[in-house]
Amino acid sequence: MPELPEVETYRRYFNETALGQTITDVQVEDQRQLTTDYDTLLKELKGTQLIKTDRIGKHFLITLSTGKILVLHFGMTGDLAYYRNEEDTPRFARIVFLFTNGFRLAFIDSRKFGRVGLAESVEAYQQEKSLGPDALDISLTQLQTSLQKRKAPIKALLLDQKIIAGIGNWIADEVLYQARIFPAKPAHLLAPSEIAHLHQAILHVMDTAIAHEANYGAF
DNA sequence: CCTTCCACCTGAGAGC
DNA sequence: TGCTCTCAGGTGGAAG
Repeated sequence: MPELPEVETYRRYFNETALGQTITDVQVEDQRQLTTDYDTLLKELKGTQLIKTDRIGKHFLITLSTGKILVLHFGMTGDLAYYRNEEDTPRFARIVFLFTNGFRLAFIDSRKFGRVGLAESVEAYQQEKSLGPDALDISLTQLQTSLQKRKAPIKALLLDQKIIAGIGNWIADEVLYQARIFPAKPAHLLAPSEIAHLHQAILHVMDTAIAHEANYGAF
C-alpha cells in the first residue's frame, strides 16, 4: 500500500531517527526479501554510517559512508520502526538493523513484498530499474511525451514506474477522478488539456497526501 | 518495443 | 470460536 506520500513520510521519519547512526549488525528473517545476498549485505553494512536519504517514487535510498546505497522498497505492507529494546520489536519485523547507540530500526512487512539490497549509486539504481521521473518532479512536457504514443489505458500507464515513479492503485484512481478522465481511455487519445489537468491532479493529490500523512504521522 | 497477464506472499475480514 | 475463502496490490518476468 505504501505509495509515494507514505514513502516520503517514512523517509522523514528515518531522517529524524536512524540517520547518522552506525550499523553493528543486520538480522534477516527471510532471505527472499534481499536483493543482495546476506553475507555481502552484512559485510558492506557493518561499521558503516547512514549519511543521507533520497527517494525516487516508492524507492527509498540511503547513502552509506562508503558511498554505496542501501535501497528499501516497501512493497505493499512495508513500514519502519525505530526503537531501543528487543522486546519492543514489532510483530512483523522482517529485517532489523542494529546501531552502535543501542537502538534498532525494523523493516516491517507482513506480506513480504518489500525488498532490501545494495546499489552502487542513486543514478545507477534509477537506470537499472528504468525508473521514470518522480511524480513530484515530472514536468508537463515529460508527461505529454511519454503518453502521446501509447495506446494502453491511461490508468495502466500511470501505474508504470518507467513513465512516472510513485503512483499506485488508489492514487491513480484519485488522480483520474479529479482530472475527470475515464481510466480505460487510451493514452494517445487524451487531449492536451486533459494531460494538463492530469499533471495538475498528480501534484495536487501528492501534496495533499503528504501533508495529511505529515499531520497524521505526528501523533 | 508495447501490452497484457499472472505469480509472488500472507494477514485481514467475511461468511458460515 | 474457528475454519475456509477471498481479497489486497507493487513488481518482474513471461507470453503474445
